[in-house]
Amino acid sequence: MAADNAPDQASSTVNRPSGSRKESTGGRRRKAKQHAAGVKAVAAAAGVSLGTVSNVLNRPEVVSPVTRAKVEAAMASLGFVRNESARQLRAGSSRILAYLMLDAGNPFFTDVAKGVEDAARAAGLSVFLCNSNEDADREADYLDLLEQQRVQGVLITPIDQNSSRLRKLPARGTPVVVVDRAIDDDEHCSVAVNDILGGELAIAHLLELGHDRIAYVGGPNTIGQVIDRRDGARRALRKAGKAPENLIELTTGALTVAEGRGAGQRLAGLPATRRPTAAFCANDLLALGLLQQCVSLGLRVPEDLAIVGYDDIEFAAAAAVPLTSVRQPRQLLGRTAAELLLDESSNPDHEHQRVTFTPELVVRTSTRGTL
Amino acid sequence: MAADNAPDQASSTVNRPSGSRKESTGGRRRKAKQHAAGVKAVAAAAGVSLGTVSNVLNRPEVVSPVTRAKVEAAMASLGFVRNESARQLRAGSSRILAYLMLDAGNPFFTDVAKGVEDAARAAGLSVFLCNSNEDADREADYLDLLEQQRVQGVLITPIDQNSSRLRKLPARGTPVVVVDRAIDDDEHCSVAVNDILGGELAIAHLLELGHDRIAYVGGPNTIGQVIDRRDGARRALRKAGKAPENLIELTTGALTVAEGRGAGQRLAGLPATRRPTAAFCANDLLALGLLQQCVSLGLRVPEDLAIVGYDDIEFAAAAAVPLTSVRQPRQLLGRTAAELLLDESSNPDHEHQRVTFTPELVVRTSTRGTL
DNA sequence: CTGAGTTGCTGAAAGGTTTCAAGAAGATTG
DNA sequence: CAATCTTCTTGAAACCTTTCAGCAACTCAG
Repeated sequence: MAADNAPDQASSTVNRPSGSRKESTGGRRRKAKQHAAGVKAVAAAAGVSLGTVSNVLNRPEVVSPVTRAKVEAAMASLGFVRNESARQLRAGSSRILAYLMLDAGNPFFTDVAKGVEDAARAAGLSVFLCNSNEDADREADYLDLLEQQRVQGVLITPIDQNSSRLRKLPARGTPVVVVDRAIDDDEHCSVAVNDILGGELAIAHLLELGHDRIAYVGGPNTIGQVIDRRDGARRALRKAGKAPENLIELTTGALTVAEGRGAGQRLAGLPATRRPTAAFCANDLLALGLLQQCVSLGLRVPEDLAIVGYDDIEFAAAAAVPLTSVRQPRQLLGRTAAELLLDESSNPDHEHQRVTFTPELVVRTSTRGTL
Repeated sequence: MAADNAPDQASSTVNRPSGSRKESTGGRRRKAKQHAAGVKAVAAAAGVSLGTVSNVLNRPEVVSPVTRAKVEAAMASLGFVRNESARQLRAGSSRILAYLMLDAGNPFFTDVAKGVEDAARAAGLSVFLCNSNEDADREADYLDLLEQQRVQGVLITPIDQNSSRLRKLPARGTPVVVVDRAIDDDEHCSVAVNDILGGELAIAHLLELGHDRIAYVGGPNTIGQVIDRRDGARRALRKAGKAPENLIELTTGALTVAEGRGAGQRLAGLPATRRPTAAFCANDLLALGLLQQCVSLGLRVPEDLAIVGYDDIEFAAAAAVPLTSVRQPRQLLGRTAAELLLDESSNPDHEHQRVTFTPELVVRTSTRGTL
C-alpha cells in the first residue's frame, strides 16, 4: 500500500569484518552462552546474601555504604544485568508503556509519540512504539502481545475503535487510553481533537473563497478520523444552505502520499467542467500526494484546484505550494494522553475522562487568492 | 531541539464519558484487580493438569482434540492471557526484536523500520520501536532497558558508534546489528550505504554544473553519517583538483527541518559575493528546512542556490522545489539488517558481515538548469 | 495372550528476581 | 549494666510458566 516511490533495488557488497583474525573467527563460531551472572552470583562474589543484592538494586538507602560498594563492585566485574522478566514476574509491575500508532510513517503520529515520551520519561517510564500501519490484523497482534507483556498501559490510535480486543484490555487490568479519537465508553480515557469542527473549518474556508464543487479525499471509511472530518465537511455545507451530497467523495485505500497521488490522477482526469475546484483531504499526506500529482499533470494550485490538508505536519509548510491545513496540537495530544494513563495506573480514584482539543485552520498559499 | 513550528497551545474540554451512570462510576472507582486467571486456574476449570494446558499453548498437536477443546473453552471463559514474563523467564527466549532509531520523526528511519517489521513478521517475531531522538542519554537508557528485557536482538542506528554500551551487548548474549552505519568490529553485523560515495556523487554533480562555492550543511559531528558524507564531499573536491578546504561547513545541532531553517537563515544572511551558490545537506530534513527558509527570504532555488539533499525521502519529491537527493534503499536496509539478526540468533555458524549498498543520485529541479 | 510401540497426560522441578518476617550487631538511654 | 531502639542483613517463600521423565492406557503384531 504505502511503498517507496521506487522499488528497493540496489547493488550490495558483503564483507567480513576486516579485523577478524583466524583465532577470533574461530572463537566466536558458537556464542559462548556464558551463563549470564545473576543476582546469586553477585551475592556470592560480594560475600553477602541474595536479599542484600536485591536491596542494593531496589532500596539502596537501606544498605550500608560499605556493603553497597562491595556489591556494586561485584556487579560491575561480573557484568551483571538485571533480568527484567524475573523482576516483573515477581514484582508484578512493568516500567513500560506502549504507543500503538496508526502509521509510524506519518509525522503527525511521531510528533504525538514525542509528547508521549516526554511525559513518560518525566515519570521514569520508557516507551515502546508499535506500528499497526493501518492494518487491523497487526493492530490485533500487537494488542495481544502488549497484554501478554503486562505493560503498564497502552496508548493507541486505533484503526477500529470498536474492536472487541480493545474493549477487553482494561477489564483485564491493562489501562488503555485512546489517542486522537473521542470514545464514548466507560472503559478508557481518550484524548482527541474535534474532527467534526476541523472538517467544518476547512469547508467553511473554501466556501468563503467562493468554491462550489468541492471534493473530499479520504479513506478507508473504517477510520474514525476520516468519517468525522467528512461529516464536518457535510455539516459546513448544510450550514451554508447546500446539500451535503454536493461533496464529491474520492475514497482512498489509506492515508498516504501514494494514495494521494492516485486520487490526484483520478481527479485530474475529469473534464474541467466537472472537475472540483477545491479538495479537502483527510490528512496532509494525502494532500501532499494530491498536490504533487496534480501539479505534475499541469493543474495550477490554487488557481485550478485549491487544496486543504489536515494535521499541519511540518512538511505542509514546505510543500511545492505551501499547504493550507487544519492544525492539531500534536505533542500536547501525546503528553496529555500519557498523563491520563499514568493517573489511571497510579491513582486509585481515577475517573475516566474525554479530553477534546480544538483545531485551528492555518491558511497558506494552496488556497489563497483563489478565484 | 526539534519542535513544532508553533508552540503547542490549544483550548481543551474535559468530559466524563456521557454514558457513565452513577452505579458504573462507583463500581469502577477501584480497579477490581481480579487476580488474572493463570494456567493453573485454566487447568482446574478444564479438569486437566498444568502440563496439559501448557501443551495446548505450545505444542497443540500433542494433545487430543477433545482435551484441547476443553482447555480452549476454559481459557476463553476465564479470559486467560499468557504471562509473557513467566514464559520468557522459564523458556529463556524472547519473541521480540527492537529497533532503536536515531530519529523517529525522520521518514527515512520509519521506512527502514518498515523493512525491519516485514522481515521480523515473516519470521514470527514482533518489533518494538524505540526513539533515541539523537540524544545519547536516551540511547544509553534504551540499550540498558532492552538488555534487561532480554530481547532477541537489537537493531540500532547509533548516535555514537563507539559507545561502550553498544560493544558490551553482544558479549553478554544480545545480538546487535548496526543499521545505516558500517562498523569495523568483531562484535556485530552491520548494514550500511556507502556514505562517502554518496557525498562524492552529490558534490561531483554540483561541480559538473559549474558550482564553485559549495556549502556542506550538517551536524553534529559525532554522527557517523554526517562525517562520512562530508568526507565524500571533500574527496570529490580533491578529485576535481580543488582544495577540500573550499567546502564551506555549516554545522547544525541536529538533522532536523528546524535546524535546516536555521542554516538557511545564516546562509541567506551572507553577502551575495561570498554566499555559496550550492549547498549539500547531510539529509533531506535539513535540505527541506534550508530550502523553505531560503525561498521565504527571497533566494531563488536553484538559480541563487542549488540544493542537494540526502536519503530521498518521499517528501523530497513533493517539496516547494523538488529536491535533488542521494537515494538509499530504505526498506531493503531494514529488511537486510533484520535478516542478519535472525541469522545470528538462530544459526550457530553465523559469521558477522558488513553489507554495503550503493547510493544513487536522483536529480530534480533543485539543482537542474543552474548557472 | 504377551511384549513392544504409541499416544496422551501428569506432577514436580526450575528459571531469577523481590518481598518480608525475623535475627544479629551496634548504639542509646535510664 | 540491662533494656530498648536502630540499623543491616538474612533466608525462604512466592511469582507463573515451561520442561521432561515417567506413567497409564490403548493398539498391534506375532
